[in-house]
Amino acid sequence: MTVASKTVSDVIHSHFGVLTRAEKQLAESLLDNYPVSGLGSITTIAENAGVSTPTVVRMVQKLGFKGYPDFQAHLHQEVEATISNPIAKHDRWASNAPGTHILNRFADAIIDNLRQTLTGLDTATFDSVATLLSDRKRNLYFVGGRITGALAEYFFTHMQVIRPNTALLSANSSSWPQYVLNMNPGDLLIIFDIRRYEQELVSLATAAKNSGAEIIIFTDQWASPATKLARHTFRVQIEAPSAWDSSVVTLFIVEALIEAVQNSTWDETKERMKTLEGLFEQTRLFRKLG
Amino acid sequence: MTVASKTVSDVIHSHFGVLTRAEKQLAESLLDNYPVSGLGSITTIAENAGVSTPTVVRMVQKLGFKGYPDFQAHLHQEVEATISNPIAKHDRWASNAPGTHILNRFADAIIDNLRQTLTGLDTATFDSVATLLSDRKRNLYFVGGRITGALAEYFFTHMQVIRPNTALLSANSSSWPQYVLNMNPGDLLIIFDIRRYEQELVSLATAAKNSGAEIIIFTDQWASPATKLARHTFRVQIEAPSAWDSSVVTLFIVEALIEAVQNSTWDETKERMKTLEGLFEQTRLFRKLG
DNA sequence: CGCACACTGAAAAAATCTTTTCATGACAGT
DNA sequence: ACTGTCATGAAAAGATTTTTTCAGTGTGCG
Repeated sequence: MTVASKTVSDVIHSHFGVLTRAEKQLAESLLDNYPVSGLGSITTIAENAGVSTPTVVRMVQKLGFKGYPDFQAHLHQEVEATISNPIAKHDRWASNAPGTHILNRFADAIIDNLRQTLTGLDTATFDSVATLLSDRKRNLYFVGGRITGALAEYFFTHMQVIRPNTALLSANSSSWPQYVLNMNPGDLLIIFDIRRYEQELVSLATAAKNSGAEIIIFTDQWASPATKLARHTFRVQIEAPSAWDSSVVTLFIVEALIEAVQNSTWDETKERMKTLEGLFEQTRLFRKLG
Repeated sequence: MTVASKTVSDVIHSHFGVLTRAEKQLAESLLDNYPVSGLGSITTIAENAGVSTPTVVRMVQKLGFKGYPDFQAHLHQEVEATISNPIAKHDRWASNAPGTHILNRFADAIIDNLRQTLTGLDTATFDSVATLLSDRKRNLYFVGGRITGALAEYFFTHMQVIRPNTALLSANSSSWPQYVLNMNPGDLLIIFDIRRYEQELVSLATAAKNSGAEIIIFTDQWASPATKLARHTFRVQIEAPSAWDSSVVTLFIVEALIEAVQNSTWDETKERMKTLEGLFEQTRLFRKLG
């Protein structure tokens, strides 16, 4: 196909000589603010150029396109190419791996997840959550499902070092009521609920909310039903070339939050970490002596 | 106009919670490769998303647009804005964030870690480990440190579904000897040991090796001392703009391994997952009856 | 001046796109 | 099990866009 390799702009330029007066006028209009000016309907661009619609049809056919829709399809492709993903998706990852190795496919998927998640993530939300988590007066409760429990634990372990008043709810829901019993207004319940949303988590969230607790949810693009109860929601892209979902991006956000919280109260945290160091030392000593 | 100031993407995200299944599907399709995917006719985008055209109309109206043409006009404006502003192209991460937001700095760091880790990772090692983990005759033992315990748990939880003979060693080292006692030659001990290498893990690894177990280690670029005892080592880049190390890439490798193992024995795994589904169902039933 | 030819846009026709209507099916609550 | 509600897409109706037709206009040339 002669048209395929060249840009529409090239085609217009190369045909400029054979264009009639009205067509030239149209071409000028198209080239001005190219390629966006060609995005609308034939009626629109005809009006913008001050020519009739038949003129548009005649010109695009003269340029070698089948008709206006064909012309526009080419333009769309160009727009896509112009806007397309700036993160070099096919950057040589593991250089000694064949392109289809699972590691590479996974890497592509994760990058894509990361990009999409970040695009859809409001930094204001992130900052608000970080501020809430930094408030030491609020008790923090972490809970996850069967798979996401490990993420809840990871988050909890770090926050426990950084600040007081943190708790990890076990995966077993039978112990949850006791925690809810102790929740005060302003406390935070951080829920991880992905894919197979667990009905019990909705119940937990409802109960917590009734106690005045605020709810923060990490969920997937399809959104857990508990989302309705949440003050803040992180919608994470979890697609992976696998039968399982990917938690990589969720972990990414968790780590970023950890840093944000820690950073906002660094002096205090530093003290706590020193103390913790000392405690570890003592434990080790105990063992040696014992 | 309320819609005018926000991007279409924002509007979609903010309404995501109230969208129905088909609408979410459509929203996903639109957001994927946004905003180019919304350039075509309503028929085209409905087809691409696998929904009907009425669904498209209903959704855009739900989002606050007057109709599809109105929706598309907004999209065109955005495309125009994006194209005419080349700087916007370069930070399509969290597009509403200043370049120095922690999320962006973290994203950069993670991408870098991923790239470096994959460059230094031999796919042959990966494949060998996947093969070892797929061998159901070998018992699998997972163990992690204080922070990495969650990763060990995550790995364990998945492998437990995929295959029999898996065990998670608690963070508390006092129970370890019993596990070692039961290790047979050929069994696998998967160790997560990052940064503050825990001396006890070396002891564990030594004991396990004496029992004939093979050792697989996830560690950082400085390498845990237990590495010497390992048959296979994953050296992961863990740098982050934070006081803490990042486990994101480690999790990435874990997930890729999960998929590789699962994939190598899919038929068997599928059966197991079905059975598990049934068991969950029963548990739920028990609860309702009880 | 008259004729031939090409250019152009109004208007009609054809094609396509957009919206509305409506029947169906799924599902939650009683 | 029954009922009402909601989501969904097929199909019809409506609106718009695209293409074609065709008549009017202008220009060049004998």
